[in-house]
Amino acid sequence: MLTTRPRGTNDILPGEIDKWHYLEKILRKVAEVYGYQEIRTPIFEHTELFQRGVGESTDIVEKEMYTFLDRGERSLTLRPEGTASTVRAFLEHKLYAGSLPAKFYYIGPMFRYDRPQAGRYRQFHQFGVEAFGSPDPGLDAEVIAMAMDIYEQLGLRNLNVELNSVGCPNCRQAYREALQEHLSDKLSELCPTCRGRYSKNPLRIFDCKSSQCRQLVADAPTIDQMLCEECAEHFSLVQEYLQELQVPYSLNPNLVRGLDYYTQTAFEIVAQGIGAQSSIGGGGRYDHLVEECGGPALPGIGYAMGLERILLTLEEQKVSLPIPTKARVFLAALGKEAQKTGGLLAQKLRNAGWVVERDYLGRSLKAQLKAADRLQALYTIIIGEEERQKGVVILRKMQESKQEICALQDVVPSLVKKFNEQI
RNA sequence: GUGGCUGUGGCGAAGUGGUUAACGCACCGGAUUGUGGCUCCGGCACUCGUGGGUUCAAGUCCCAUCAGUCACCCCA
Repeated sequence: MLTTRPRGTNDILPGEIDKWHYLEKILRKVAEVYGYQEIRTPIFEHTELFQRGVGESTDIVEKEMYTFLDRGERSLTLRPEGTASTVRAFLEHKLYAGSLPAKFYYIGPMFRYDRPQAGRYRQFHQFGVEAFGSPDPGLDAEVIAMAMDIYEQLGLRNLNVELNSVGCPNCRQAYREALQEHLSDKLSELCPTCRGRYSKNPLRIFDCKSSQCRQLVADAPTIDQMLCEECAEHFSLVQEYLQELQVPYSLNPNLVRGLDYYTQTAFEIVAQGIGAQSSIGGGGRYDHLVEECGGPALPGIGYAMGLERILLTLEEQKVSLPIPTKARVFLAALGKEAQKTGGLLAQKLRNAGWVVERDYLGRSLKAQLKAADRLQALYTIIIGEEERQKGVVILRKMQESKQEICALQDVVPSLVKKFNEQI
């Protein structure tokens, strides 16, 4: 073999594509009924969009981007997430001139240069939604409810919504300072990474796995105690609405989303049993991103879910997706002349909706029936030289191992009727 | 970027330095002269990831490298 697929990428083979189609169908359906419209943006963008949009100090920008120069020396980057591109398109086409809030959804591949592991790939797929133009906490709650609605419709259970508010720039700054003050005399006890985080982004210390660091922040003030009046009010309303919508959630004041643009509501949906990468979706509010990208001061909120992780969770929970088996007919013809007759029959049946397979290798009848069996054909039409001369075919019902002789002109109408009945 | 484990036919998997590298599944063919799913028989490997080394002798030992996998970091 010349080479293999690039590290961290996957081929989705015919055997699993039905699951993807089903998943995508549900996603689109739910998105539409919640009033979101699909948007398709390029797979790559100018690098600065992500640098500025996602944030210079994030892991994504610091070490995970697929960035390259094109032949015109432009720096381009394979999109690592969908929000920045959606905001860019929203502004570029001045869609804010239309009715607000403007609501979009997207499905497609994203790219991050990470070390692959269970549930994490360098090319992965996300479904996401973005709503621009409303600061209403009711929208926050609805967006979370919508995500849960999707998981529920897919048949997933035992998911946990983790909820937090990361505040606005004002209260976050106050919180940072409070946190730094809390840790100021224990700086030397922190692990080396957290010593770095202390000045750059002290909130990240909550994510540290070291028991030492955990202890040090255990009695630290949490963000929910430090929210400004406005943010606290917003956060409590979000929770009220969630309760109204009967969406269970748990507060996690340590939930710090890794993207810089989040404000106020941040949430993550976590599944168990799919490995260390257990977050199957997450999102939040980003009230300053649109403005920071050079647009009007419009608030925004959105989330993204990882399709590979959803599929993993479906597998883990042994959910069987309602994927209908295809109605197949196998056309077994023997000899050149019979093949011609069979070819015409096949076309007619296909036009009627049957999935028709036939033999292209000149195989024996036995081998053709074996093929029909393997394809799980409902019927096999057998045409040999004898049948052809008499103007008949053999119509064999595979599951029952029963067959009948059928006039050539009757076989299509008869199978069309059977096809319509089984649907 | 760091660490653990793994790398033998399409897939799974024996092989613990010494003649032609087990086996199972899958696949193809035959027993059945024109009829599938069961059974029986047969067929199916140029490099044992790659490159180097040790040895009379290496799939088996050593080194390197690549890949897979899981975990850290972070996230979907």
